[in-house]
Amino acid sequence: MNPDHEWMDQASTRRLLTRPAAEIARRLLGSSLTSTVDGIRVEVRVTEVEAYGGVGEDPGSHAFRRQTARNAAMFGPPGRSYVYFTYGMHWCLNVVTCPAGTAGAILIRAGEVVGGLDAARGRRPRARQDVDLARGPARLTRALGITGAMDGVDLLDRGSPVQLRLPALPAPAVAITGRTGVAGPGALTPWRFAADHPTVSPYRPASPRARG
DNA sequence: CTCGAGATGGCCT
DNA sequence: GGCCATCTCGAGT
Repeated sequence: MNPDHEWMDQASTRRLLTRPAAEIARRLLGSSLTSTVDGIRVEVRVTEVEAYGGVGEDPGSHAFRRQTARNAAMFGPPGRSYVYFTYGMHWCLNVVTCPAGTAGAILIRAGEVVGGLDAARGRRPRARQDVDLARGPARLTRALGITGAMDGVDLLDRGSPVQLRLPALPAPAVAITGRTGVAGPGALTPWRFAADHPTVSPYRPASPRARG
């Protein structure tokens, strides 16, 4: 997907993570996400992301109302992880954006496993094809072995169990739509960004709940 | 391909 | 008590 890669340095990455959400989200496509869990390394190339805003500005965001114990990482410095538990069984990974004290995050929705294939397959035995290993936010964390224990880690630190490197150049083709799991106000905000790649989930806008 | 429902538990009102 | 930033399987078109 991104031949002959050059990666952004850490200082430039931190600076970029304080830019407007749409710009960050677009630049995250093609990123390298690496986990080292139990000494096993798995690497994913990011193909799909969604942006989420801060207090009072994005009804679809966990931070919309105020800071709580769960969303605390969203209010921390940029470049950290925000990992949350949902539907009673799934973990999802975000990259924290915005300066500390201001909430913002980008949900990593999908990627292509480019390293540690055997480990990823072992963690995702139900996946029929390799493109399905990290196709979806909870599938991606499962393939990488990411859990709530990694909430709040610095993704730009070489010592972290989960690490992120942004591509020096933006991905070429990017589809921009409304966010997948978001209903109600904010559903139409064009904050989902996807590369042209088979690991990207088919876009399904959240449907309003059926009435009586 | 699409649709619907069950799993399963924490968070927030 | 209601609502999830989801995934999987089975059945239908």
